Amino acid sequence: MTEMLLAVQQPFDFQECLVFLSRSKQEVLHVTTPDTVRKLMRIGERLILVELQGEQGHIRVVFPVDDVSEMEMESIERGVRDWLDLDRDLTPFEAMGAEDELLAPLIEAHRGLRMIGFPDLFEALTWAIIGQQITLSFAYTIKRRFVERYGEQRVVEGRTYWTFPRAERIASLEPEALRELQFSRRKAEYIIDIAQEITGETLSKSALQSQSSTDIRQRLLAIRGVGEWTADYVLMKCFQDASAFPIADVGLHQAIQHQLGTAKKPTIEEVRRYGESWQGWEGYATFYLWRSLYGNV
DNA sequence: GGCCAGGCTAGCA
DNA sequence: TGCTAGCATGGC
Repeated sequence: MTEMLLAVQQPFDFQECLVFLSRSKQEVLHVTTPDTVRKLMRIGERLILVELQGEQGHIRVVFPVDDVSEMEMESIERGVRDWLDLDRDLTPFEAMGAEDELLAPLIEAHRGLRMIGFPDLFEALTWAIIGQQITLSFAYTIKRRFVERYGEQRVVEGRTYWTFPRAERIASLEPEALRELQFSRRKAEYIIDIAQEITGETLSKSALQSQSSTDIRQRLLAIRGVGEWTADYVLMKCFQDASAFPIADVGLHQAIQHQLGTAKKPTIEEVRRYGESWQGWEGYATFYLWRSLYGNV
């Protein structure tokens, strides 16, 4: 069995990342145990099962059932590093947050947690749009139906692992096909449009990655179905922009209310004021505040 | 059973 | 530029 060891700069805590990855029992795109996570990754045309284990400042990557070439391992390492934001130095974030009334207790409690995302642009946009204006729980239900109908699967040791549907597969659908899965008519249209743009390469992560956050944001906002919240969410979760700030997010508002123990949720203006002291780390602050909503899992 | 969900668009002033 | 109805249905 081939494997590799990825070094990660401190502070880093694999267990904290695992807790986040375990937050929904309905998740279909990875499978966690108390000390591992498994994910089916598309590398070229292959579907490779990848398992991650924590190991003192490292992540051990093992391949339970596959032989993996050097080139494939490089892609997998890139994918894992992007997924778990491993190339980030969190020291400045911790220094910034040490005196912050909202962040200090969260940084203390979850030291080493990384901003876990979705390296695939189609997945990030689709998940964000599914999640608009519905409960997370319902969003997971819809995502599961979508993945189980249009994704690809491999069964290993009696367990089914799934990949997110490819844009190519979705581009040719009619909205009615997604309506069956309880997407709203509008969301069905948005997602099919996005699939067509990605397939036609008028929208591509690699092309956008070289641009500034401002330009990426503008490009995302030009997509039907993508407003400010979605653009900032995708900047955070797909483009690893630690300063992206989905300021109107209800989960963020709930978390702030909860941390402060106030009777009401903060206004947008109040959230904006908190954000002013997080300069450059608004995305991480938001992510840690989201984390506070999941209890100790 | 009513209100709220990890919002956005189109239409209007 | 700013405001609002409508979307669409589950969860609590």
